[in-house]
Amino acid sequence: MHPRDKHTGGAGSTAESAAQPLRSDAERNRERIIAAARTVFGRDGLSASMASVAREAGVGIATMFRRFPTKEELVAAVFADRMDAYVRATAEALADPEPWSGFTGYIETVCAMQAADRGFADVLTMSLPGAEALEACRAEAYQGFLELIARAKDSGDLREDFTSRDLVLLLMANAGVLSATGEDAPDAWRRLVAWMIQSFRAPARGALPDPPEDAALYKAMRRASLGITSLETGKGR
Amino acid sequence: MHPRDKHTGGAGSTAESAAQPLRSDAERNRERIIAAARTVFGRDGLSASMASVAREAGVGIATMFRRFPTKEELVAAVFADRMDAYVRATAEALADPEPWSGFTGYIETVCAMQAADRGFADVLTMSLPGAEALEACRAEAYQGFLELIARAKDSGDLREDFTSRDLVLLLMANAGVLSATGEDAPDAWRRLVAWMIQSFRAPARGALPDPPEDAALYKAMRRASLGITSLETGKGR
DNA sequence: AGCAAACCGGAAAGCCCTATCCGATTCCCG
DNA sequence: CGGGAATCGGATAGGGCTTTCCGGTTTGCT
Repeated sequence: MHPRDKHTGGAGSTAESAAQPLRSDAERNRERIIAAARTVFGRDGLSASMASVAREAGVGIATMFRRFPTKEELVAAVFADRMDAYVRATAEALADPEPWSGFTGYIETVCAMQAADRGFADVLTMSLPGAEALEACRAEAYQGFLELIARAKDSGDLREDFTSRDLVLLLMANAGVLSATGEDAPDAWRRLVAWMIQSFRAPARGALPDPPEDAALYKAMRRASLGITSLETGKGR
Repeated sequence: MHPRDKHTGGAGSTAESAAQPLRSDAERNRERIIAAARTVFGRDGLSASMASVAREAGVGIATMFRRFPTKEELVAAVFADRMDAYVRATAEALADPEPWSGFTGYIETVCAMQAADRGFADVLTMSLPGAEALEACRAEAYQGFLELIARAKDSGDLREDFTSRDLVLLLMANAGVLSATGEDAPDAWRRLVAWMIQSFRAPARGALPDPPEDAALYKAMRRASLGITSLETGKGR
Protein backbone atom coordinates (compact mmCIF):
# COMPACT_ATOMS: atom_id res chain seq x y z
CA MET A 1 0.00 0.00 0.00
CA HIS A 2 2.05 2.76 -1.24
CA PRO A 3 0.54 6.08 -0.53
CA ARG A 4 2.24 7.20 -3.64
CA ASP A 5 0.14 5.50 -6.21
CA LYS A 6 -1.09 6.72 -9.40
CA HIS A 7 -2.42 9.76 -7.70
CA THR A 8 -4.49 12.17 -9.09
CA GLY A 9 -7.07 11.05 -10.84
CA GLY A 10 -9.46 13.59 -9.97
CA ALA A 11 -7.75 16.27 -8.21
CA GLY A 12 -6.59 18.67 -10.68
CA SER A 13 -3.39 20.22 -10.06
CA THR A 14 -4.05 23.83 -9.82
CA ALA A 15 -4.16 23.66 -6.10
CA GLU A 16 -1.04 21.68 -5.40
CA SER A 17 -1.40 22.10 -1.70
CA ALA A 18 -3.09 18.81 -0.96
CA ALA A 19 -1.62 16.86 -3.82
CA GLN A 20 0.84 14.03 -3.59
CA PRO A 21 4.38 15.18 -3.06
CA LEU A 22 6.33 14.99 -6.26
CA ARG A 23 9.56 13.12 -6.47
CA SER A 24 12.47 15.44 -5.72
CA ASP A 25 13.70 15.71 -9.28
CA ALA A 26 10.19 16.29 -10.51
CA GLU A 27 9.62 19.03 -7.99
CA ARG A 28 12.90 20.65 -8.96
CA ASN A 29 11.91 20.67 -12.60
CA ARG A 30 8.51 22.01 -11.73
CA GLU A 31 10.10 25.00 -10.05
CA ARG A 32 12.44 25.52 -12.94
CA ILE A 33 9.55 25.48 -15.35
CA ILE A 34 7.58 27.99 -13.37
CA ALA A 35 10.57 30.28 -13.06
CA ALA A 36 11.20 30.05 -16.78
CA ALA A 37 7.54 30.67 -17.54
CA ARG A 38 7.59 33.72 -15.32
CA THR A 39 10.44 35.09 -17.39
CA VAL A 40 9.07 34.19 -20.78
CA PHE A 41 5.45 35.16 -20.15
CA GLY A 42 6.58 38.38 -18.54
CA ARG A 43 8.59 39.23 -21.60
CA ASP A 44 6.40 37.92 -24.42
CA GLY A 45 2.94 37.71 -22.94
CA LEU A 46 0.77 34.63 -22.81
CA SER A 47 1.21 34.08 -26.50
CA ALA A 48 4.62 32.62 -25.77
CA SER A 49 4.74 28.96 -26.70
CA MET A 50 4.98 26.07 -24.30
CA ALA A 51 8.02 24.95 -26.23
CA SER A 52 9.82 28.22 -25.60
CA VAL A 53 9.19 27.89 -21.89
CA ALA A 54 10.60 24.37 -21.88
CA ARG A 55 13.63 25.61 -23.76
CA GLU A 56 14.17 28.45 -21.31
CA ALA A 57 13.77 26.04 -18.42
CA GLY A 58 16.22 23.60 -19.91
CA VAL A 59 13.87 20.66 -19.61
CA GLY A 60 12.49 18.34 -22.20
CA ILE A 61 9.26 19.19 -23.92
CA ALA A 62 7.61 16.10 -22.54
CA THR A 63 8.44 17.13 -19.00
CA MET A 64 6.67 20.37 -19.66
CA PHE A 65 3.46 18.73 -20.77
CA ARG A 66 3.59 16.05 -18.13
CA ARG A 67 3.60 18.63 -15.39
CA PHE A 68 1.28 21.14 -17.07
CA PRO A 69 -0.96 19.37 -19.56
CA THR A 70 -2.56 22.64 -20.59
CA LYS A 71 -1.20 26.10 -20.85
CA GLU A 72 -3.88 27.34 -18.51
CA GLU A 73 -2.57 25.21 -15.69
CA LEU A 74 0.88 26.63 -16.18
CA VAL A 75 -0.49 30.15 -16.29
CA ALA A 76 -2.45 29.53 -13.11
CA ALA A 77 0.67 28.29 -11.33
CA VAL A 78 2.77 31.18 -12.56
CA PHE A 79 0.35 33.97 -11.78
CA ALA A 80 -1.14 32.70 -8.54
CA ASP A 81 0.88 35.13 -6.46
CA ARG A 82 0.23 38.02 -8.83
CA MET A 83 -3.49 37.40 -8.54
CA ASP A 84 -3.16 37.38 -4.77
CA ALA A 85 -1.49 40.77 -4.96
CA TYR A 86 -4.28 41.87 -7.28
CA VAL A 87 -6.89 40.98 -4.69
CA ARG A 88 -4.83 42.46 -1.91
CA ALA A 89 -4.72 45.74 -3.80
CA THR A 90 -8.47 46.19 -3.43
CA ALA A 91 -8.24 45.68 0.30
CA GLU A 92 -5.46 48.23 0.53
CA ALA A 93 -7.39 50.67 -1.59
CA LEU A 94 -10.42 50.25 0.61
CA ALA A 95 -8.25 50.98 3.62
CA ASP A 96 -7.53 54.41 2.22
CA PRO A 97 -9.63 56.90 4.18
CA GLU A 98 -9.93 59.04 1.08
CA PRO A 99 -12.38 57.38 -1.34
CA TRP A 100 -11.08 59.12 -4.44
CA SER A 101 -7.41 58.46 -3.83
CA GLY A 102 -8.25 54.89 -2.93
CA PHE A 103 -10.09 54.55 -6.22
CA THR A 104 -7.43 56.15 -8.38
CA GLY A 105 -4.62 54.46 -6.50
CA TYR A 106 -6.16 51.10 -7.17
CA ILE A 107 -6.47 51.78 -10.88
CA GLU A 108 -2.88 52.98 -11.04
CA THR A 109 -1.67 49.97 -9.13
CA VAL A 110 -3.44 47.51 -11.33
CA CYS A 111 -2.28 49.18 -14.51
CA ALA A 112 1.25 49.25 -13.14
CA MET A 113 1.01 45.52 -12.56
CA GLN A 114 0.05 45.12 -16.17
CA ALA A 115 2.99 47.23 -17.22
CA ALA A 116 5.38 45.20 -15.10
CA ASP A 117 4.39 41.91 -16.66
CA ARG A 118 3.03 41.45 -20.14
CA GLY A 119 1.76 38.04 -19.22
CA PHE A 120 -0.24 39.46 -16.34
CA ALA A 121 -1.63 42.15 -18.60
CA ASP A 122 -2.99 39.34 -20.74
CA VAL A 123 -4.32 37.46 -17.74
CA LEU A 124 -6.35 40.48 -16.71
CA THR A 125 -8.00 40.88 -20.08
CA MET A 126 -8.87 37.30 -20.88
CA SER A 127 -10.70 34.69 -18.93
CA LEU A 128 -9.02 31.37 -18.24
CA PRO A 129 -11.90 28.93 -17.89
CA GLY A 130 -9.55 26.17 -16.88
CA ALA A 131 -7.98 28.06 -14.01
CA GLU A 132 -10.61 28.29 -11.37
CA ALA A 133 -8.35 29.71 -8.71
CA LEU A 134 -7.52 32.67 -10.90
CA GLU A 135 -11.13 33.23 -11.84
CA ALA A 136 -12.11 33.19 -8.18
CA CYS A 137 -9.51 35.85 -7.45
CA ARG A 138 -10.80 37.91 -10.31
CA ALA A 139 -14.32 37.69 -8.94
CA GLU A 140 -13.15 38.65 -5.48
CA ALA A 141 -11.23 41.64 -6.74
CA TYR A 142 -14.28 42.58 -8.75
CA GLN A 143 -16.40 42.72 -5.63
CA GLY A 144 -13.83 44.89 -3.94
CA PHE A 145 -13.74 47.21 -6.90
CA LEU A 146 -17.51 47.59 -6.80
CA GLU A 147 -17.10 48.76 -3.24
CA LEU A 148 -14.42 51.23 -4.28
CA ILE A 149 -16.74 52.59 -6.93
CA ALA A 150 -19.60 52.98 -4.49
CA ARG A 151 -17.43 54.83 -1.99
CA ALA A 152 -16.03 57.16 -4.62
CA LYS A 153 -19.46 57.93 -5.97
CA ASP A 154 -20.87 58.56 -2.52
CA SER A 155 -18.14 61.03 -1.78
CA GLY A 156 -19.07 62.83 -4.95
CA ASP A 157 -15.65 62.46 -6.54
CA LEU A 158 -16.49 59.84 -9.11
CA ARG A 159 -18.85 60.43 -12.01
CA GLU A 160 -22.17 58.73 -11.56
CA ASP A 161 -22.02 57.17 -15.00
CA PHE A 162 -18.80 55.29 -14.31
CA THR A 163 -19.31 51.54 -14.23
CA SER A 164 -17.12 48.60 -13.42
CA ARG A 165 -17.01 47.76 -17.10
CA ASP A 166 -15.03 50.92 -17.59
CA LEU A 167 -12.17 49.35 -15.69
CA VAL A 168 -12.22 46.40 -18.04
CA LEU A 169 -12.17 48.81 -20.93
CA LEU A 170 -9.21 50.60 -19.43
CA LEU A 171 -7.37 47.34 -18.84
CA MET A 172 -7.86 46.38 -22.47
CA ALA A 173 -6.78 49.81 -23.64
CA ASN A 174 -3.76 49.72 -21.39
CA ALA A 175 -2.82 46.30 -22.67
CA GLY A 176 -2.96 47.73 -26.17
CA VAL A 177 -0.63 50.58 -25.30
CA LEU A 178 1.74 48.31 -23.44
CA SER A 179 2.04 45.77 -26.18
CA ALA A 180 2.49 48.49 -28.79
CA THR A 181 5.06 50.53 -26.91
CA GLY A 182 6.92 47.76 -25.14
CA GLU A 183 10.43 48.57 -24.09
CA ASP A 184 10.63 51.60 -26.31
CA ALA A 185 8.30 53.81 -24.30
CA PRO A 186 7.86 51.97 -21.03
CA ASP A 187 6.03 54.81 -19.30
CA ALA A 188 3.62 55.74 -22.05
CA TRP A 189 0.85 53.85 -20.28
CA ARG A 190 0.99 56.26 -17.35
CA ARG A 191 -0.21 59.06 -19.56
CA LEU A 192 -3.16 57.05 -20.86
CA VAL A 193 -4.19 56.15 -17.35
CA ALA A 194 -3.89 59.75 -16.21
CA TRP A 195 -6.12 60.95 -19.05
CA MET A 196 -8.71 58.37 -18.13
CA ILE A 197 -8.66 59.02 -14.42
CA GLN A 198 -9.11 62.74 -14.95
CA SER A 199 -12.10 61.95 -17.08
CA PHE A 200 -13.59 59.71 -14.42
CA ARG A 201 -13.60 62.54 -11.95
CA ALA A 202 -16.89 64.29 -11.22
CA PRO A 203 -18.48 66.42 -12.42
CA ALA A 204 -19.33 64.80 -15.71
CA ARG A 205 -18.29 66.68 -18.79
CA GLY A 206 -20.89 65.24 -21.05
CA ALA A 207 -22.84 62.14 -21.91
CA LEU A 208 -21.11 58.91 -22.78
CA PRO A 209 -22.09 56.07 -25.07
CA ASP A 210 -23.47 53.17 -23.07
CA PRO A 211 -20.86 50.76 -21.81
CA PRO A 212 -20.88 47.25 -23.23
CA GLU A 213 -23.05 44.73 -21.46
CA ASP A 214 -21.43 42.63 -18.79
CA ALA A 215 -22.29 39.51 -20.72
CA ALA A 216 -20.71 40.88 -23.87
CA LEU A 217 -17.48 41.74 -22.12
CA TYR A 218 -17.35 38.37 -20.45
CA LYS A 219 -17.90 36.70 -23.77
CA ALA A 220 -15.16 38.77 -25.33
CA MET A 221 -12.75 37.79 -22.59
CA ARG A 222 -13.63 34.14 -23.01
CA ARG A 223 -13.23 34.25 -26.74
CA ALA A 224 -9.82 35.74 -26.32
CA SER A 225 -9.04 33.16 -23.69
CA LEU A 226 -5.95 31.51 -25.00
CA GLY A 227 -5.03 31.42 -28.57
CA ILE A 228 -3.84 28.05 -27.44
CA THR A 229 -3.13 26.06 -30.44
CA SER A 230 -3.84 27.94 -33.53
CA LEU A 231 -4.83 31.45 -32.85
CA GLU A 232 -8.36 31.56 -33.97
CA THR A 233 -8.27 31.79 -37.60
CA GLY A 234 -8.32 28.32 -38.89
CA LYS A 235 -10.77 29.53 -41.39
CA GLY A 236 -10.46 28.17 -44.81
CA ARG A 237 -13.91 27.21 -45.65
CA MET B 1 1.04 62.84 -52.88
CA HIS B 2 -2.48 61.78 -52.77
CA PRO B 3 -3.13 61.28 -56.44
CA ARG B 4 -2.48 57.60 -56.28
CA ASP B 5 -3.69 56.42 -59.61
CA LYS B 6 -6.42 53.91 -59.59
CA HIS B 7 -4.51 51.39 -61.56
CA THR B 8 -7.65 50.27 -63.23
CA GLY B 9 -6.84 48.44 -66.31
CA GLY B 10 -3.88 49.95 -67.93
CA ALA B 11 -0.78 50.76 -66.12
CA GLY B 12 0.64 51.59 -62.87
CA SER B 13 0.27 49.41 -59.91
CA THR B 14 1.64 50.17 -56.54
CA ALA B 15 5.32 49.74 -56.63
CA GLU B 16 6.09 48.02 -59.90
CA SER B 17 8.68 50.26 -61.36
CA ALA B 18 8.27 50.97 -65.04
CA ALA B 19 4.86 49.45 -64.92
CA GLN B 20 4.30 47.20 -67.87
CA PRO B 21 0.72 46.06 -67.93
CA LEU B 22 0.18 42.65 -66.45
CA ARG B 23 -1.19 39.88 -68.53
CA SER B 24 -4.95 39.64 -68.19
CA ASP B 25 -4.94 36.53 -66.03
CA ALA B 26 -2.26 37.97 -63.83
CA GLU B 27 -4.21 41.17 -63.34
CA ARG B 28 -7.32 39.18 -62.55
CA ASN B 29 -5.51 37.19 -59.91
CA ARG B 30 -4.00 40.33 -58.51
CA GLU B 31 -7.46 41.77 -57.97
CA ARG B 32 -8.68 38.54 -56.43
CA ILE B 33 -5.76 38.53 -54.04
CA ILE B 34 -6.35 42.09 -52.96
CA ALA B 35 -10.03 41.46 -52.44
CA ALA B 36 -9.26 38.37 -50.40
CA ALA B 37 -6.66 40.22 -48.38
CA ARG B 38 -9.15 42.96 -47.68
CA THR B 39 -11.49 40.38 -46.22
CA VAL B 40 -8.92 38.43 -44.27
CA PHE B 41 -6.97 41.39 -42.90
CA GLY B 42 -10.18 43.13 -42.00
CA ARG B 43 -11.29 40.12 -40.01
CA ASP B 44 -8.04 38.90 -38.48
CA GLY B 45 -5.75 41.91 -38.55
CA LEU B 46 -2.34 42.06 -40.17
CA SER B 47 -1.25 38.98 -38.30
CA ALA B 48 -3.18 36.92 -40.82
CA SER B 49 -0.83 34.77 -42.85
CA MET B 50 -0.04 35.15 -46.50
CA ALA B 51 -1.10 31.55 -46.93
CA SER B 52 -4.56 32.24 -45.59
CA VAL B 53 -4.97 35.09 -48.02
CA ALA B 54 -3.95 32.87 -50.91
CA ARG B 55 -6.44 30.26 -49.74
CA GLU B 56 -9.22 32.80 -49.49
CA ALA B 57 -8.35 34.13 -52.93
CA GLY B 58 -8.33 30.68 -54.42
CA VAL B 59 -4.92 31.11 -56.00
CA GLY B 60 -1.74 29.17 -55.51
CA ILE B 61 0.70 30.21 -52.86
CA ALA B 62 3.33 30.88 -55.47
CA THR B 63 1.05 33.32 -57.25
CA MET B 64 0.70 35.15 -54.00
CA PHE B 65 4.41 35.58 -53.46
CA ARG B 66 5.12 36.34 -57.09
CA ARG B 67 2.76 39.29 -57.07
CA PHE B 68 3.52 40.44 -53.52
CA PRO B 69 6.99 39.30 -52.51
CA THR B 70 6.58 40.81 -49.08
CA LYS B 71 3.59 41.19 -46.87
CA GLU B 72 4.19 44.91 -46.71
CA GLU B 73 3.62 45.27 -50.41
CA LEU B 74 0.33 43.48 -50.12
CA VAL B 75 -0.67 45.60 -47.16
CA ALA B 76 0.22 48.73 -49.07
CA ALA B 77 -1.93 47.68 -52.01
CA VAL B 78 -4.85 46.72 -49.82
CA PHE B 79 -4.92 49.81 -47.65
CA ALA B 80 -4.03 52.45 -50.22
CA ASP B 81 -7.60 53.68 -50.43
CA ARG B 82 -8.08 53.53 -46.67
CA MET B 83 -5.03 55.68 -46.20
CA ASP B 84 -6.38 58.11 -48.75
CA ALA B 85 -9.56 58.35 -46.73
CA TYR B 86 -7.43 58.80 -43.65
CA VAL B 87 -5.72 61.80 -45.18
CA ARG B 88 -8.97 63.14 -46.53
CA ALA B 89 -10.41 63.06 -43.02
CA THR B 90 -7.97 65.68 -41.84
CA ALA B 91 -8.96 67.98 -44.67
CA GLU B 92 -12.62 67.52 -43.85
CA ALA B 93 -11.97 68.15 -40.18
CA LEU B 94 -10.10 71.31 -41.02
CA ALA B 95 -13.05 72.43 -43.09
CA ASP B 96 -15.21 72.40 -39.98
CA PRO B 97 -15.66 76.00 -38.87
CA GLU B 98 -15.77 74.86 -35.27
CA PRO B 99 -12.23 73.94 -34.15
CA TRP B 100 -13.32 71.68 -31.31
CA SER B 101 -15.86 69.70 -33.24
CA GLY B 102 -13.41 69.39 -36.09
CA PHE B 103 -10.84 68.02 -33.68
CA THR B 104 -13.14 65.58 -31.95
CA GLY B 105 -14.82 64.58 -35.16
CA TYR B 106 -11.49 63.68 -36.64
CA ILE B 107 -10.56 61.52 -33.68
CA GLU B 108 -13.89 59.77 -33.79
CA THR B 109 -13.63 59.21 -37.52
CA VAL B 110 -10.18 57.72 -37.29
CA CYS B 111 -11.10 55.46 -34.41
CA ALA B 112 -14.20 54.39 -36.29
CA MET B 113 -12.00 53.44 -39.22
CA GLN B 114 -9.97 51.30 -36.87
CA ALA B 115 -13.11 49.67 -35.59
CA ALA B 116 -14.32 48.95 -39.08
CA ASP B 117 -11.19 47.13 -40.10
CA ARG B 118 -8.86 45.31 -37.77
CA GLY B 119 -6.17 45.36 -40.38
CA PHE B 120 -6.37 49.10 -40.66
CA ALA B 121 -6.22 49.41 -36.89
CA ASP B 122 -2.91 47.59 -37.09
CA VAL B 123 -1.70 49.74 -39.95
CA LEU B 124 -2.25 52.86 -37.90
CA THR B 125 -0.25 51.61 -34.96
CA MET B 126 2.73 50.12 -36.71
CA SER B 127 5.08 51.54 -39.26
CA LEU B 128 5.57 49.70 -42.51
CA PRO B 129 9.07 50.67 -43.64
CA GLY B 130 8.58 48.89 -46.92
CA ALA B 131 5.43 50.73 -47.88
CA GLU B 132 6.52 54.22 -48.69
CA ALA B 133 3.21 55.34 -50.06
CA LEU B 134 1.48 54.51 -46.81
CA GLU B 135 4.14 56.19 -44.74
CA ALA B 136 3.83 59.30 -46.86
CA CYS B 137 0.09 59.36 -46.22
CA ARG B 138 0.71 58.94 -42.54
CA ALA B 139 3.07 61.90 -42.55
CA GLU B 140 0.60 64.02 -44.47
CA ALA B 141 -2.22 63.19 -42.10
CA TYR B 142 0.10 63.94 -39.25
CA GLN B 143 0.68 67.46 -40.53
CA GLY B 144 -3.03 67.99 -40.85
CA PHE B 145 -3.58 66.78 -37.33
CA LEU B 146 -1.00 69.23 -36.02
CA GLU B 147 -3.06 71.96 -37.62
CA LEU B 148 -6.21 70.63 -35.98
CA ILE B 149 -4.48 70.67 -32.63
CA ALA B 150 -3.29 74.23 -33.10
CA ARG B 151 -6.74 75.44 -34.02
CA ALA B 152 -8.39 73.70 -31.11
CA LYS B 153 -5.86 75.08 -28.68
CA ASP B 154 -6.20 78.57 -30.07
CA SER B 155 -9.93 78.48 -29.59
CA GLY B 156 -9.35 77.51 -26.00
CA ASP B 157 -11.23 74.24 -26.26
CA LEU B 158 -8.29 71.87 -26.18
CA ARG B 159 -6.00 71.46 -23.22
CA GLU B 160 -2.62 73.05 -23.72
CA ASP B 161 -0.80 69.92 -22.64
CA PHE B 162 -2.32 67.77 -25.35
CA THR B 163 0.24 66.64 -27.89
CA SER B 164 0.08 64.74 -31.14
CA ARG B 165 1.59 61.75 -29.36
CA ASP B 166 -1.62 61.50 -27.42
CA LEU B 167 -3.41 60.54 -30.59
CA VAL B 168 -0.93 57.73 -31.14
CA LEU B 169 -1.54 56.62 -27.59
CA LEU B 170 -5.27 56.66 -28.18
CA LEU B 171 -4.91 54.69 -31.39
CA MET B 172 -2.90 52.05 -29.59
CA ALA B 173 -5.38 51.94 -26.73
CA ASN B 174 -8.26 51.72 -29.15
CA ALA B 175 -6.57 48.90 -31.00
CA GLY B 176 -6.28 47.09 -27.70
CA VAL B 177 -9.97 47.48 -26.95
CA LEU B 178 -10.96 46.48 -30.45
CA SER B 179 -8.88 43.35 -30.54
CA ALA B 180 -10.06 42.35 -27.08
CA THR B 181 -13.74 42.97 -27.63
CA GLY B 182 -14.03 42.03 -31.27
CA GLU B 183 -17.46 41.02 -32.42
CA ASP B 184 -18.74 40.54 -28.92
CA ALA B 185 -18.87 44.21 -27.96
CA PRO B 186 -18.43 46.04 -31.24
CA ASP B 187 -19.25 49.45 -29.80
CA ALA B 188 -17.17 49.31 -26.66
CA TRP B 189 -14.48 51.43 -28.31
CA ARG B 190 -16.88 54.36 -28.55
CA ARG B 191 -16.96 54.63 -24.80
CA LEU B 192 -13.19 54.65 -24.50
CA VAL B 193 -12.92 57.37 -27.10
CA ALA B 194 -15.60 59.44 -25.40
CA TRP B 195 -13.79 59.22 -22.06
CA MET B 196 -10.60 60.37 -23.68
CA ILE B 197 -12.12 63.21 -25.65
CA GLN B 198 -13.82 64.57 -22.57
CA SER B 199 -10.48 64.53 -20.85
CA PHE B 200 -8.83 66.38 -23.71
CA ARG B 201 -11.21 69.26 -23.29
CA ALA B 202 -9.99 72.39 -21.59
CA PRO B 203 -9.67 73.34 -18.84
CA ALA B 204 -7.10 70.88 -17.59
CA ARG B 205 -8.08 68.84 -14.57
CA GLY B 206 -4.60 68.23 -13.35
CA ALA B 207 -1.07 67.54 -14.42
CA LEU B 208 -0.21 64.61 -16.65
CA PRO B 209 2.88 62.45 -16.88
CA ASP B 210 5.03 63.50 -19.79
CA PRO B 211 4.11 61.92 -23.07
CA PRO B 212 6.62 59.52 -24.62
CA GLU B 213 9.22 61.03 -26.90
CA ASP B 214 8.43 61.12 -30.59
CA ALA B 215 11.49 59.02 -31.27
CA ALA B 216 10.42 56.42 -28.75
CA LEU B 217 6.97 56.10 -30.23
CA TYR B 218 8.36 55.84 -33.72
CA LYS B 219 10.75 53.17 -32.58
CA ALA B 220 7.93 51.29 -30.94
CA MET B 221 5.88 51.41 -34.11
CA ARG B 222 8.81 50.18 -36.14
CA ARG B 223 9.51 47.34 -33.77
CA ALA B 224 5.93 46.26 -34.01
CA SER B 225 6.04 46.45 -37.77
CA LEU B 226 5.85 43.02 -39.26
CA GLY B 227 8.47 40.82 -37.79
CA ILE B 228 9.71 38.53 -40.46
CA THR B 229 7.89 35.42 -39.62
CA SER B 230 5.97 35.18 -36.45
CA LEU B 231 6.08 36.77 -33.08
CA GLU B 232 2.67 37.49 -31.76
CA THR B 233 0.38 36.92 -32.89
CA GLY B 234 -0.18 36.63 -32.40
CA LYS B 235 -0.43 39.00 -30.61
CA GLY B 236 -1.19 37.64 -30.49
CA ARG B 237 -1.26 38.31 -31.68
C1' DA C 1 22.31 -2.68 -2.40
C1' DG C 2 18.41 -3.74 -5.21
C1' DC C 3 14.26 -2.97 -7.58
C1' DA C 4 10.02 -1.04 -9.33
C1' DA C 5 7.72 2.93 -9.95
C1' DA C 6 8.20 7.57 -11.26
C1' DC C 7 10.43 10.48 -14.21
C1' DC C 8 13.29 12.30 -18.04
C1' DG C 9 13.79 13.94 -22.65
C1' DG C 10 14.48 12.90 -27.54
C1' DA C 11 11.84 11.51 -31.44
C1' DA C 12 7.91 11.37 -34.17
C1' DA C 13 3.46 12.58 -36.02
C1' DG C 14 0.41 16.17 -37.52
C1' DC C 15 -0.56 20.91 -38.73
C1' DC C 16 0.47 25.67 -40.28
C1' DC C 17 3.65 29.11 -42.27
C1' DT C 18 7.30 31.21 -45.32
C1' DA C 19 9.70 30.97 -49.50
C1' DT C 20 11.38 28.89 -53.79
C1' DC C 21 11.46 25.60 -57.77
C1' DC C 22 9.70 23.81 -61.95
C1' DG C 23 6.64 21.31 -65.12
C1' DA C 24 2.06 22.37 -67.07
C1' DT C 25 -1.06 25.89 -68.65
C1' DT C 26 -2.73 30.15 -70.49
C1' DC C 27 -2.30 34.30 -72.96
C1' DC C 28 -1.19 37.32 -76.73
C1' DC C 29 0.64 38.52 -81.00
C1' DG C 30 2.09 37.67 -85.37
C1' DC D 1 -4.17 29.33 -85.33
C1' DG D 2 0.36 28.35 -83.74
C1' DG D 3 4.39 29.16 -80.82
C1' DG D 4 7.08 31.48 -77.40
C1' DA D 5 6.87 33.78 -73.20
C1' DA D 6 4.52 34.99 -69.15
C1' DT D 7 1.90 32.77 -65.54
C1' DC D 8 -0.04 29.38 -62.68
C1' DG D 9 -0.07 26.47 -58.75
C1' DG D 10 1.31 21.99 -56.77
C1' DA D 11 5.35 20.29 -54.59
C1' DT D 12 9.04 20.82 -51.62
C1' DA D 13 12.43 22.39 -48.35
C1' DG D 14 12.97 24.30 -43.78
C1' DG D 15 11.02 25.95 -39.23
C1' DG D 16 7.79 26.10 -35.31
C1' DC D 17 4.43 24.48 -32.27
C1' DT D 18 1.59 20.89 -29.84
C1' DT D 19 0.99 16.49 -28.12
C1' DT D 20 2.00 11.59 -27.61
C1' DC D 21 5.03 7.58 -27.31
C1' DC D 22 8.77 5.01 -25.48
C1' DG D 23 13.35 3.40 -24.10
C1' DG D 24 16.71 4.81 -20.76
C1' DT D 25 17.64 7.01 -16.08
C1' DT D 26 16.82 8.54 -11.33
C1' DT D 27 14.71 8.23 -7.00
C1' DG D 28 13.18 6.39 -2.78
C1' DC D 29 11.96 2.63 0.03
C1' DT D 30 13.19 -1.81 1.81
